[in-house]
Amino acid sequence: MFADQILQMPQECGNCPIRHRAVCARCDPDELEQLDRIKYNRSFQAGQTVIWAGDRMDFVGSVISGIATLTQTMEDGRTQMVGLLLPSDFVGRPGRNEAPYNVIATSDLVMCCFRKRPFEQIIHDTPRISQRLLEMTLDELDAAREWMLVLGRKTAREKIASLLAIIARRSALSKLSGSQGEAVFDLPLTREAMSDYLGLTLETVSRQISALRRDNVITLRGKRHVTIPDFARLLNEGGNEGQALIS
Amino acid sequence: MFADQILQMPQECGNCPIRHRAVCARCDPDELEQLDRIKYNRSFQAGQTVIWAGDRMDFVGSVISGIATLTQTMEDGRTQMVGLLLPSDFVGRPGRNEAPYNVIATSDLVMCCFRKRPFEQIIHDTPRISQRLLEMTLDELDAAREWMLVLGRKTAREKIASLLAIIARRSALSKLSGSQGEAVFDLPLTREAMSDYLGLTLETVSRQISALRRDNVITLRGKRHVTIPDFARLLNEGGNEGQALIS
DNA sequence: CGGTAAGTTGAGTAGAGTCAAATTTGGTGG
DNA sequence: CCACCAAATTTGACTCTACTCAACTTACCG
Repeated sequence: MFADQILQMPQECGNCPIRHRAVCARCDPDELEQLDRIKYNRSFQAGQTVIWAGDRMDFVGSVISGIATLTQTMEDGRTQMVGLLLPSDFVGRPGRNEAPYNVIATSDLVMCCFRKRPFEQIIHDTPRISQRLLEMTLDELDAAREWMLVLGRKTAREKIASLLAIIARRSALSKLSGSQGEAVFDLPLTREAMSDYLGLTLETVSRQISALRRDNVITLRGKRHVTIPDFARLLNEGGNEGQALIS
Repeated sequence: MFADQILQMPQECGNCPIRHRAVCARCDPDELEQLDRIKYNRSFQAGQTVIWAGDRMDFVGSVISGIATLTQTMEDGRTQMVGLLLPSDFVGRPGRNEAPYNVIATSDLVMCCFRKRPFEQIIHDTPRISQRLLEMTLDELDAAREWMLVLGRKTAREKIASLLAIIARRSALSKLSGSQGEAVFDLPLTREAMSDYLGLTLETVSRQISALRRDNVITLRGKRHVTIPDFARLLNEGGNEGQALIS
C-alpha cells in the first residue's frame, strides 16, 4: 500500500509551470540536464501525508501544483503549522537525513522530486543552484519572522485578516494592483488548517471570519470563495497599516 | 554623534573566538585573506541600536561577542523579537539593501563587519562561503519554526520553560550532558526582552518565573543568575517531553 | 544615601478557549 | 432528482488564561 504513485512520465522542464520560480530558476541548459537525470514526479491526493516528522528523507523537491503544509505536533496533539507550501516552494533540507516536520498535502499535489544524495552533490558543484536555494531560504526565513509577529502579537481578528491578505497576495485569481482594489480567491485551507496556521482554535477562526463578513471587510460565496472589496482596508484590519506585506 | 566606534585594530582571524563557527568557518587561508581585506570591527554599548528597520544596510557581519536582538514593531508599539543573535550568528542579508528588522545590542557587543558589496561578490565567487551561509540560514529557519510552535501553541509557563531551556543549551556555563543534570547560567535578557521574545507581557513573564521558582523547577540568585537542578524536568515543563531541542 | 530602572505582586477585566448543539455543505446511492 | 449521511462550519454559553492598570519592592549607580 503506497501513499503515492510514482509517475512514469515526468514533465519536461521546458514547459514546467514553475521553471522560472523554483530552485532551478536560474539553471542553464546543462545544469537543467543534470537535474533532469535525478528527478521524478510524485503526486499525492488531498489529505495524504507526504512525509512524517522523524522519517528518513531520501529526496528533496519542489511543489509543482497544489498546496501542502508543514506542521509540528506536540505529544498532546497541539499542532502548529510552520510552513505553507505553494507551487515553486522547496521541500527538504540538503544535509539533513530526518524530516523535521510533517508535510501534508492539503489539496491534490504534484511534486518534482530529486534524489537527495545526488542533489547534494549537484548543489555542491553548482553555485547557481546553491545560491538560488540560499535566496529562497532567506525569503522563507523572512516569511517565518513575519509570521512570528502575527503569532506573538496580533489579535484573533488581526490574525485572520493577515492570513487572508497573504493568501490573496499569493493567489493568482486576485486583481490587485499594489495594495489597491478588489481581490477574489478561493481559500485553500479548512477552518482547522487556518487555526493551525494562526495558533487559534477553529471556533475562534469561524467567529472572526463571521465578524469580518458582518463588517463588510470580506464577502463569502459558499464557505471558501472570498471577495475582498477593499484590499487596503483588509491590510489595515491586519495591523499592517499601509505597509507592504512580504510577498 | 556616532552610535558606535570603528575600531582601528581589527582582530586577527587566527585567534578569533568564532573562527570555526561563523560564516567563515570553512574558509581556507586564501579565502580568509579575501574576507580580511573587507572586514572591520565595530563595537556597541548595551542598549544601542545597531540598525533600524528600513535603514539602508551597507554591511553584513558576524557577532563576535555579546548579544543582540532582532525585533519587529507595529505602529502602536507592539513588539516581537524574531531573532536572538549570539556569538557566531550572522547579521544581514546579501542581496537586500534595507534592514527588515531592528537590531539592538542587548549587552555590550562586538561585531565583525564586511562591506556588503564586496561580500556579495565574494559569496558569488566562493562556494564554500555561500554554502556555509546556506547551512546557517537553514539552521535559523529551523529555529524560527521551533519558535513558531512556542508562540502559537504553548502556555505562558511552557513558553518560559522553553526559553530557559534554549538559553541554557546555548550558554557555555551549563554543565549539561545531553538532557541530564544541572544547568547554571546568567539570563542575558531583561523580563521585558523575554516578554518580547515569547509574545507575553512582562508581568506574565515575572509571574511565571516566580511560579517556576516556587515549584523548584528553577532557583534564582539575584534576578539573573539561574540554576536548573533537573534539566529534564525543565524540558518537560516546556512541553518538550524527553525530546531534544534544536540547538 | 537617594534616585532610577528593573522586577514583583495584586485586583479586576477581556479575549480566546472549551464544551456542546445546531446548521450547512457536498457527495452518495437509490 | 432527491433523501440522507458525514464532514465542515457556525453559533451559544460559560470558563479561564493572560492582559491591564496600579502599587510596591529590590537592585544598582552615582
